[in-house]
Amino acid sequence: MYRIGALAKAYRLNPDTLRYYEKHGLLAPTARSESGYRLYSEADAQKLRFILKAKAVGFTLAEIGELLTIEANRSQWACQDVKALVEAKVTQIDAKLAQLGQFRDSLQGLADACCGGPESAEHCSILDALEVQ
Amino acid sequence: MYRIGALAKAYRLNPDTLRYYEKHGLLAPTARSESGYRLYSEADAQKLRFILKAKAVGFTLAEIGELLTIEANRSQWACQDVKALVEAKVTQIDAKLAQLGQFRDSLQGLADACCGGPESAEHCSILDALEVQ
DNA sequence: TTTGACATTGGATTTAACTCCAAGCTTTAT
DNA sequence: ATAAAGCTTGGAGTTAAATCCAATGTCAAA
Repeated sequence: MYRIGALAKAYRLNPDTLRYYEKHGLLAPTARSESGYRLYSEADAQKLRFILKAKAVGFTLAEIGELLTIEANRSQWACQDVKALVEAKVTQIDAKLAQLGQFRDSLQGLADACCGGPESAEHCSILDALEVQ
Repeated sequence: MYRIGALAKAYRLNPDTLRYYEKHGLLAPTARSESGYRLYSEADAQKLRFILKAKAVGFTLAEIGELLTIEANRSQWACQDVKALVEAKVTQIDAKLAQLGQFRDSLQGLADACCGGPESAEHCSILDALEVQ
């Protein structure tokens, strides 16, 4: 079991962030010590890794909480409900991937077209590059 | 030329959002009417489209402002500087694409493995799905 | 010509996601 | 055994990105 400081340090977080996640129903420690210290298990750490990955990918804490609710009482849900919700998220991510990929390609196109030399960037319009799609 | 309300409506924004962007150096209207009304040109609209696309893709307004600064005085920059900055952004986006793709595949893997039937979702662990990579 | 929609400004409020602080326990290291 | 480091709670403060409000000005239409 990790105390709050150890878990926070392991994932480069402020201990207050973990307390914040607890307060908002995302991650409660498995146990408390005699004296009231929060004690996090390996499963809690796994949950935290999930939260951090989802956050890195652009989900809000509210959305992450929704996914975690399913996780929390898996046995209460029917398989079809979980499947539907997860597939909806996948669709959401696909849309985001498409947008991001397009943005990437446009910028790459600009970089490719750009001579890269010491002369003025007169013709390197980021705006135009992104309008072309 | 569009007045603030028209431009806002066209892109489903609150007029205050456009004023906010102006205040923060992202998008100033090309002109003002006699009476002081903001007047936006087609070029301003293009710039706005850029801002919205970049935002949708996860850039902060500060980052977008950085890219727009280049745009604003292209002729002051050397082509190599623009190219370097744009390529750095592309690298950033590539990292994000990789993360997002991984997250997507994990969730998809879970959905695929899930029977999708009316029985309990006991074995459909989102956490486990994401740990596998 | 006056009503209603739209605009201006400055400043206050909101929301998400932290981050900090104070006062007071607990644990660890010297 | 005592000081330093770490923990507790409740509550305040911060930052980004809006959004709202009030008082006032403009303008097209009935």
